Amino acid sequence: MGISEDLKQSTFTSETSKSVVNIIFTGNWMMQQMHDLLKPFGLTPQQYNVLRILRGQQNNPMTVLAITERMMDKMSNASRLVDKLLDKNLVLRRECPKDRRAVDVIILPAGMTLLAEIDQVQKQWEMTFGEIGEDKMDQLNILLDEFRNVFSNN
Amino acid sequence: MGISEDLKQSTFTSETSKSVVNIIFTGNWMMQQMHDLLKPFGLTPQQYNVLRILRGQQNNPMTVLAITERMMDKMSNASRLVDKLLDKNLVLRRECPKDRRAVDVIILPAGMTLLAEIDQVQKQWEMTFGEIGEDKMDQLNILLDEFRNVFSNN
DNA sequence: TTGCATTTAATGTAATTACATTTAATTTTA
DNA sequence: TAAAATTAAATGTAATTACATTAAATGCAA
Repeated sequence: MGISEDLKQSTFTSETSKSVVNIIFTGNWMMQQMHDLLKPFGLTPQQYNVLRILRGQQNNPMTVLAITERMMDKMSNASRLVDKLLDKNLVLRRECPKDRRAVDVIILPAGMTLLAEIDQVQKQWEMTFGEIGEDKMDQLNILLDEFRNVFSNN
Repeated sequence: MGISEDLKQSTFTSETSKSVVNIIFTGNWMMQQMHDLLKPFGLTPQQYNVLRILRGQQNNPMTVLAITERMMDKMSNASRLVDKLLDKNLVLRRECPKDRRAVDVIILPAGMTLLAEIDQVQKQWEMTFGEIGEDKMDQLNILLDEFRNVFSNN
């Protein structure tokens, strides 16, 4: 099963257009997988992404802007995502002492615990891709980077 | 510039997780490119996708279900996307004579004309990726298909 | 220092998506 | 055939996203 079968489209106007469609389709497919995986934990993929970013900072506070820079989906409003995480008592938000315009966000122990739970399932899920092998992962990463760079390199 | 720089993330827990993030991020990036490209024409990427699917059927009517099967993003409600296209007078909708539960949708000449206009810009945009070369496009398509198939082949 | 431009987040709102439910038509089964 | 199950699409609604605007703080220039 390749992209042609998945979208019941026998031909594409070009190999490029097939790749463009494949990238978007596979991105959505991946997002849907994450969505299903996270559903039992009550987090959306975007909320999860923010929590993981915060964990990655080793308990150092991060401003909303710094979070946005690291988000996979820059469009989802980080400010409102943090609101949701606050509602769930997974993070803390406070005025940044160095710059009172900014807001520091820190992951709480409850957030760390939830992530640790999710890690188990997430790891299992990721392992399924393991059979593809690191070489191909590398190749794929290089190719995807190349696609994005077509627009930044000239 | 690779995914590490784009997301300011120096290390990933595994090559797999880097690929997963890269696929999602590049899919979103691609979607954003489409979004920007289509904006002057007043179409969302999802609406555009539906219009192109209808054009691909050579003026044969398609049911909403058949459209959904071919959409890159299965989640956006095809029924409501068709509503939007109707509002813009780009498509026609009528009861399917063979099955009165179903609804036939057909692209109108105005829809074809709009697509023809967009084709020009879209082609230009796609050509930018041309420098990557067909071999790499093929490789990428194979790799992306392999990722999705990990879950369907066993 | 004052005034103006910029930066950081938050917010208002319209549009879209997610999810469940409804309606109507068709197919299956008893 | 009648009732039940299934299928196709539409719709109600809550949540989320897109887009523009606002509010507050900071930086900079006169």
